[in-house]
Amino acid sequence: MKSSHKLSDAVHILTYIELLPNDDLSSAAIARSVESNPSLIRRLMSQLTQAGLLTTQAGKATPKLSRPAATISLRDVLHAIDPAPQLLSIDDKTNPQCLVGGNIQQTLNDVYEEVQTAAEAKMASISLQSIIDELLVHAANKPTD
Amino acid sequence: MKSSHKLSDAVHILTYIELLPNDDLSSAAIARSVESNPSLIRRLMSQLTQAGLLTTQAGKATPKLSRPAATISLRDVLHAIDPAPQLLSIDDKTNPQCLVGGNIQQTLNDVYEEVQTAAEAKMASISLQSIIDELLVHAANKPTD
DNA sequence: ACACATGTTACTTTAAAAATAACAGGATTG
DNA sequence: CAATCCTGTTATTTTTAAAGTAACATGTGT
Repeated sequence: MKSSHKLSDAVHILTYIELLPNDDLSSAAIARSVESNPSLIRRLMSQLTQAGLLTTQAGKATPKLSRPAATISLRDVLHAIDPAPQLLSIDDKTNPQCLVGGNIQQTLNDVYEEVQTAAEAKMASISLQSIIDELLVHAANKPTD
Repeated sequence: MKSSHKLSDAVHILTYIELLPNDDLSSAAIARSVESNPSLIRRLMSQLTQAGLLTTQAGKATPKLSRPAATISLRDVLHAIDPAPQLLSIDDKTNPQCLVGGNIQQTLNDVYEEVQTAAEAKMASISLQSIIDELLVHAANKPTD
């Protein structure tokens, strides 16, 4: 499969809006930064808006974070773009007649849930603000700016 | 993308070999349990063998775990089939001219590594034996067996 | 009215995984 | 030693979910 980077793009969008509030915040401008297309950006922004992370206005390029960046976690962003994220995926086509094939799915489901919970706990501890702070450190440390 | 379930299949294979040692352990038989094809099974088994988790013999259908199932972790299996697993994926095509686009990749790389480490720590704590034990509980609790 | 924006739906392209095929060799049996 | 079944590996085709693109109804401000 082609691995999804929707989460990365969503974080990118939120960071852009928070860090460059005086720039052009149209979907076209953000798309130029993401090197993607405006339609994709609008779809992601729509999901972020529906999740209550972003405030937008139809017709006006004036998106704003709905809450302080310090109170938005990476997990919040993930759940905004995917209500039931699965980092690990189960093979749902196994032989039900077999002891292993017939029980491995439920078993792995339990196991993967543990891993998912651990990963999401870490994600819940990482705020958009900390990501922005780190990005600025990276930018400051660049040789040629 | 199509999300990979190689990890699930690899666990399935190891579980099958450990739990049904007196059954036919040919790639064709295992493929019937996974509902996949023998070639795929052989490729996965080859990776597991190279990682030192499985002992196989060309020409003979007699695979065996190289170590006790209690000493094989889910993380070991993951690394056997993918030396550099990435649960979250970065968008590697962003505008380098932009403050955000030019620094988001390194930033997310750091952030995702934290999440990856948390997930892998949990995976390291889950043994193949515990997965097998849980599978047997599931099998025992099935209404119609 | 016009220019430009969002929000949403539908369609096309793409790339990674899975499926399949093929075959060189090892093992076992009669 | 021929026949048969197996493994291990490579190459090719098919599938499918994400990304890319297009289109358009509708909101906004001059």
